[in-house]
Amino acid sequence: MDAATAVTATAGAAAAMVWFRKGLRVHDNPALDAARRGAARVYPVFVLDPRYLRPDPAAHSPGSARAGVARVRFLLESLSDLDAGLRRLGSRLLLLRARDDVPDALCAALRDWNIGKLCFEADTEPYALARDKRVTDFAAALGIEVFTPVSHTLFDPAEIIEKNGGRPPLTYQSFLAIAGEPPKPVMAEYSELPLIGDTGEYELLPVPKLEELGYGDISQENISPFRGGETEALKRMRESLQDKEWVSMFEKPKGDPSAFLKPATTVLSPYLKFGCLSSRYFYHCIQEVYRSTKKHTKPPVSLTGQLLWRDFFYTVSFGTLSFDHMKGNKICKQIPWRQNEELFVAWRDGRTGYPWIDAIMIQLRKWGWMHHLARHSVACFLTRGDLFIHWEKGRDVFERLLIDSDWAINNGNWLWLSCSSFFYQYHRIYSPISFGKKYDPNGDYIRHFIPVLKDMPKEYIYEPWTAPLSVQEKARCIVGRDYPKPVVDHEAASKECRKRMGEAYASNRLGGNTVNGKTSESSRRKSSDGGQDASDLSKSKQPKRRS
DNA sequence: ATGACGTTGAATAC
DNA sequence: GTATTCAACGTCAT
Repeated sequence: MDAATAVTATAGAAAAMVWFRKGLRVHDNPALDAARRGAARVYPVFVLDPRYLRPDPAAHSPGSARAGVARVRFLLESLSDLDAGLRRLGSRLLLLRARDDVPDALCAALRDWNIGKLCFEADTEPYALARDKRVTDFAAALGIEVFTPVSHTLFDPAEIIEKNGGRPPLTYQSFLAIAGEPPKPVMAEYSELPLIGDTGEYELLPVPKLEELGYGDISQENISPFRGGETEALKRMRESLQDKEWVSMFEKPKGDPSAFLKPATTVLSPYLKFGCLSSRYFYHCIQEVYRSTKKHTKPPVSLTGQLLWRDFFYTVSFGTLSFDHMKGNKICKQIPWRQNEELFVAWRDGRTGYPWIDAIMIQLRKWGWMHHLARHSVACFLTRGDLFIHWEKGRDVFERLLIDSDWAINNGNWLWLSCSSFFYQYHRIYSPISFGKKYDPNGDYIRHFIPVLKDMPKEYIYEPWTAPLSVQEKARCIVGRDYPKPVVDHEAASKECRKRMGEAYASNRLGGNTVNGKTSESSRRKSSDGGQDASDLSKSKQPKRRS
């Protein structure tokens, strides 16, 4: 404490801190911009969270409890690049290591460095809201000025919800109708930042290398081809936007999920997730391309449409209690998912016996990224399509392994794909055989991610169990020995799933649990006039018809 | 009540 | 490549 007070004397009153969490960039960074204005000293801080970085030996793949190695690597690369960007402006990134709690570490620095103004980008995730409240409460008690601009998303989710009468819009179209045009990015040009202040006795850590974190032997794991950081983000964006024809004619559903050497999308999602790229700047740059071409596609399928989907899920997730759970979630269908650890593990580890499904899950584990439609295939397979396993189980696997894993978007898409919310046409099931085949009849994608199948003739590569034994022998891949037999029969399993979904939907209707929150109370009240609660009870007491 | 609509299904026919 | 059929969901405007 005494040392700390000594530090405050030299730091001066006009010290500001910019706290980085997401938003790992210099461009379009309102928090950084506000911190530098009128401050003699600026402390750019990132707090390393041991729960995010500490190796978890019990995890099903290398990494920590929260993140697979691919995303940890991406984060570290992003931090290195942020540090380099700040150094170009005469500053640097101050890395603090939390003992076990991020707010404690940050608050100690706020106090010890005598910070007068704290700036950080607003974050709407429940975890972040709880974390940030502890920091802002502490700052308020010390009389520290706090500035928390919205700059992660195009729009302010709270504002959209307010405009919609206090409830989040639950369809994309109604979201669009409210949203309008997003604010312009703040692209202030400046050549230097205020110097960092005295950091007293704080140990200033360099950005650790992935190898130093003790994840064991990760050399065997394929390395994700996507490098983190703002520099890489801007380079990747400019490369994508160079092909104006491609940008203006982009239609997401027409992309090829099996393309991996040159992905069918921009692969900017991980950079948006960490804020290495500003969504507003990206949006603005796409608009510029549109202005230079005769015509362009439109939301929901267009490139800007994808950014709007991101904001849609941020908004709904912000305005929905228990968005990341089935129970207690008003917009989520209540479905009696099956519990089957063996089938779940087969799915998670890419051992379902369906090469298309397994290749996608292996790409996920190794790269931390796969095409959107590939995600659809495996999510459908796990939940309503084949295995009838809870979407929360799949959500957890994606959340840990994806380099672009984003709380709002990941949960939103799992709700969507499992037909629990937003999308309800549960008869539309992705075939684990024919869906991939129509894009990649030769199975190059499968051969790349599942080397044991690389010599399987293309006639059998999507269904190796149908190959005659002589063919399997020639391909040096015996099904049941070198590659698993299918864990379920898709024809039978998907038929059963349809039936279960139909029953679950019927039961939800009778229970009055409609998605938009207005239960069938109103219609019931109208029809029963005298408030005959008994009929209501009897209705809800016999929801499960057995046929 | 009714009909149009919904980012991305599969199988089949032309 | 595009259209049709399959069987049929919830939401929203009328």
